[in-house]
Amino acid sequence: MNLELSQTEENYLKAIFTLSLTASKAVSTNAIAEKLETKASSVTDMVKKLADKKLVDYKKYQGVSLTENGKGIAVRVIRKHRLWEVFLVKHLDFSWDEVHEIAEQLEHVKSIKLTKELDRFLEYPTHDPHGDPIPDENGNIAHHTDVMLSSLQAGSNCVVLGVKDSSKSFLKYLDGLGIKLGSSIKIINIEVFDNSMKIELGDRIMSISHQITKNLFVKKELEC
Amino acid sequence: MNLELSQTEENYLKAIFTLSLTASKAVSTNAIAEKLETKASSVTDMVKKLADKKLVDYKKYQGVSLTENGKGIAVRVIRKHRLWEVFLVKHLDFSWDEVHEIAEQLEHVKSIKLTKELDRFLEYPTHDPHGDPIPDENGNIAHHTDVMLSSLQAGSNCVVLGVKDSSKSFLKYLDGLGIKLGSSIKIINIEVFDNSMKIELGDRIMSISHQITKNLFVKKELEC
DNA sequence: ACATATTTTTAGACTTATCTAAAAATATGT
DNA sequence: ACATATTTTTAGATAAGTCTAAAAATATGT
Ligand SMILES: [Mn+2]
Ligand SMILES: [Mn+2]
Ligand SMILES: [Mn+2]
Ligand SMILES: [Mn+2]
Repeated sequence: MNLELSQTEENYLKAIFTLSLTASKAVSTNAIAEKLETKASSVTDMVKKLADKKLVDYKKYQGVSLTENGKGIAVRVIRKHRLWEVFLVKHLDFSWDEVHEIAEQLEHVKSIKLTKELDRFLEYPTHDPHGDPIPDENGNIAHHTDVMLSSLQAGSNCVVLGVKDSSKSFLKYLDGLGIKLGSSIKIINIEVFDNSMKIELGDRIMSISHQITKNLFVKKELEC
Repeated sequence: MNLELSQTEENYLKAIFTLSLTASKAVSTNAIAEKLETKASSVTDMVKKLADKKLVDYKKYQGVSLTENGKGIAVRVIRKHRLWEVFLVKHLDFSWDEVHEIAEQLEHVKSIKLTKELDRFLEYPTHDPHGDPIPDENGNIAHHTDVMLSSLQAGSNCVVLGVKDSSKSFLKYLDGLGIKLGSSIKIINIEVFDNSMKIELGDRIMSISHQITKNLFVKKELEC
C-alpha cells in the first residue's frame, strides 16, 4: 500500500473535511459525489480505499468520517491551498475570483520545506483572500468567530471579513458592488418581505439581497 | 482525443526534447526509457499515443522526433520548470541542489497567466539557478554560447556560467569546493595523464578532476 | 406496516499508464 | 553473408480511477 497519496485521494479527503464542518453526523456518499462532480459509485470505491488506509471511518450505508490521520492530511492540503491563494493575490496580481482553480493544482505539490518557506515569504498570513483561516503548521485551524451579515439588525455597523460562497460569479458580483474584505458596512434598514438590506458602503447607499447577506461573514462593531 | 496533456505526456515530450539536443537523428526508445526510468515497452505505447496527437513523428523501429507542435509544448514546460527554480532559489531560500524535484511538480500547473505573472514577478530572468537558459513566452530559447571548462588551455581565465550535470550530488560537491555560478577561475595547469586541472579560485588553489571540468560551462575571458 | 422513493453498493466495463515475457526487427562481428 | 547480440515492438496482465446499469439497503408517506 502506497503511503504517498494521489491528488485524487487528497481531493476526497479535503471534500470530506469541508462537508464534515456543516454536516453534524457522517458525510453521505451523495454529498461527496456532488461536491467532487463525480458519481456515487466512484465515491464508494474511493471511500473503501481510504478506509483501508485508515484515513476515514466507513460503515456500509452509514456514511463516512475522517480519522485523526485523515483530518491531519486534509487540513495540510487546505493550508497549502490557502497559502498559494495568498501568494497569487499578493504577489502575482491575481484577483480573488481567479485563484481557486490554480490553487487546486498547487495544493498537491509535495514538499514540506516548500510550504514552510512559502509561509515565511508571505509573512505568516492568517487568512486567505476569501477570509478563510489558514491552518498552522500543526494543523490547527482558527474557528470562525465572525457572524453572517444576514444575522445583524438594522442600525448595526460591521466590517466584511470573509465570504461563505467563494464561487467566481459571487466574487465578481461583489467586485461590481465594490464590496471587499475590510469594507465597512452600515445597515440602514431591512426589508421585511424579502430580507434585502439597504446598506451604506463608503459614501454610497445600496440595496443587497438576502442571498448576498447570507454569504458575507462580518465582524460587528461595538455599539458604544 | 483529449487536448489537455497529462503530466506523464508532458514529461515524455520534455525528455524527447532534451535528448534531441544531443542526439543528431531521431531519439531511441531505449534512451527515453532510461531518462524516464521506465521500460522500453511503456515508451513504445506512449510514443504511439503522442504520434496520434501529432506531437511526435514516429516510424516503427526508427526512433522518434518532436513535431513543431510537440516542441512548442516541451519548451513551454521547460520554461515553467526553470522559472519556478528561480523562484525557489531567489525567494524561498532553496539551494540549487534542492529545486529540481519540486520544479518537476510545479512545471505541470496549467495557467498561462500564472507563468506570465511569475516571469514578471521574477523580473524576467534569462537563466535558471543551474545556468540553463529560460525560453521566452514564444518558446524561443537562447542557445548555449558558453564552452566547457575542459576545452580551455592552461593560463586561461574564465567565469562559471552553468553546469551540464544538474544532479544533486554534483551540485553539492561544487558547493563543497566553493564553486558557484559567477565564480572566476584561472587555470594554472592541466595534468597530462588524467586531464585534471589545477585552478585558482578566489585566493585558493585547488585541483579538480576531468569529470568536473567536463560538466562546467564557462565563458572565457579575453586575453588582453 | 408496507408500498414506494431514495440512497448506496455491486458488477462489469473502460481508460491511462505501467510491467513482464515473447516475438520481430535491426545492428554487429567475423 | 550469416550467426549472434541488441533494440524495439507486441501480447497479455495489473492498478487507479472512472462510468452505467442493476441490486440491495435505507428512508418516507400514508
Ligand atoms: Mn485539488
Ligand atoms: Mn480560498
Ligand atoms: Mn515533470
Ligand atoms: Mn535547472
